[in-house]
Amino acid sequence: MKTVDQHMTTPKFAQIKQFIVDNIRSSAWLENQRVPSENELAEQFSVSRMTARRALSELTEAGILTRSQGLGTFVASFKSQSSLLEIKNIADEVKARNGNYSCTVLVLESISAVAPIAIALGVEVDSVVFRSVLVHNENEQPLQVEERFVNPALAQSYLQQDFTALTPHEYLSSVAPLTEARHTVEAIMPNSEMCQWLNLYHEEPCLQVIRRTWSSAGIVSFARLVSPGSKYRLGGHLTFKKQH
Amino acid sequence: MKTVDQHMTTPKFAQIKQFIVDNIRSSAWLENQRVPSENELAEQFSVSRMTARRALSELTEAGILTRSQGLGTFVASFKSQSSLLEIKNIADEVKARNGNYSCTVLVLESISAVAPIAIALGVEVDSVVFRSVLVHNENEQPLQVEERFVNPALAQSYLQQDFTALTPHEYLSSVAPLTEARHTVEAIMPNSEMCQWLNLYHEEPCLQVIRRTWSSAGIVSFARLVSPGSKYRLGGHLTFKKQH
DNA sequence: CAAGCTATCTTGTATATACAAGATAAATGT
DNA sequence: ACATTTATCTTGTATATACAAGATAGCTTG
Repeated sequence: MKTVDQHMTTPKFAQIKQFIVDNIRSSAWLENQRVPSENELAEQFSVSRMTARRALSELTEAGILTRSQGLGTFVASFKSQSSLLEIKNIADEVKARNGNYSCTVLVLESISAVAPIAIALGVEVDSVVFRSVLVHNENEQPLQVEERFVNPALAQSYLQQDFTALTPHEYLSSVAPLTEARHTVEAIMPNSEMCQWLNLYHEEPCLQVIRRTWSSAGIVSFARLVSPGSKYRLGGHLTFKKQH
Repeated sequence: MKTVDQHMTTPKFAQIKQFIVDNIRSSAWLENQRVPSENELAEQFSVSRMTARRALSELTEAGILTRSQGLGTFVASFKSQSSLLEIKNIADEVKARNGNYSCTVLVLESISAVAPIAIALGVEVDSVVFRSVLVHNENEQPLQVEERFVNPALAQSYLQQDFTALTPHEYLSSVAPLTEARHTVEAIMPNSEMCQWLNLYHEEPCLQVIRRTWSSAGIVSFARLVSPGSKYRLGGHLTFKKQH
């Protein structure tokens, strides 16, 4: 027979969090409904107000409750829960499913920036910028093309790197710590060059992620990640997770 | 002349958070580097350990620091910072850019579930499920088609709703509080029916978001959101935001 | 020399206390 | 009857204190 050793109890604040989450999950407490105050919880659970407060604060931080001074604490409306998608590192993603990851460097050059690229990088038109085109492969099949334009002022030795060993993102993170990133996701039709790179025989729609990254010194780089719609998707997962 | 009333000072814990974030942003403290301990911060800022602790704890929760008992607190590695995309409510999104939002109900019926739909909803094959097809319009132009399959056990009166007033997502949230949601994003080529719905004259790639939502009682619904690649994109924004 | 112990640092949990500040309802005064 | 004040409840900030528990360096002992 297995008995739980109650020496290692779950912390009190975690028990209170669990109690609250259970009540919300079971619909005993509905959206926008008021939950017990700090003092009420403290009395119910025989803990100090600060401990009850911790449970409420952490659930508020997690977006499950909302609080307002003088009024009380309420079950957050689901609408306010934003649905998030994660953009993972593609090398890690391939390795996570036991695929064989490899990377081919197609282009590594310095070019003269035409207007849209210069604007996206925040440099002057016709100034020199670095450009790389890599193909990320899973089991020797192209999975994603990464075309990247880099601000040379912030990564002088970009062209000397071996990107089969260290991804551009990892290299850039090390030389110019990132402070901000913006993404947009679109569905596009690849042009013929992209079809070649992705080894596509017939045209098919592709997912395109545009990623711009900032460091404290300015815009570092501007990447275009293109994957065939039949091979790649972005996944997201949102859950009222069990409070540990 | 306008003078800042220093009666309303920013809280001490927020100042400490700002101090830490500034050091990370300016690269004074690098990835995985150790940051001052609770006691050191408490002394530097002349606050109690609990106040310093609050700053460290909240930054840890935000993913900017990592802590381990007995060792110390460290600057989180950027790699662990996941890049997130937000899937917003399309009605809100249209209204946010001052567009005229409207919704057309194309289909509202009960059907017999074929295998893939039955599996996705967790019901038996050939059992009755509800299906709705709506078009979300911006300025009278189709922006997104929402095809949704609903588990009738968890939303009996789904077919009686007026979805031009309340979106299916809002209705379902109210009758079966959601506990979990999963999304995948793909690039697809629309079939002819979808082209009609989206009023597309020539074929173009589309973004397709598949969303499955759970409540505590089981899978509630299964939605397919399709938008033309030329009109719709998902946006994401990740930042080491200024600590309030 | 090596194993084990100890001192000391770290974070983690928990309490009691104090005062500030927002919100609301009841009591009060005109 | 209406406006103002007051009391009371709420959350927010901050401190001082206590002990638990993980990690590590250095000391002690066999």
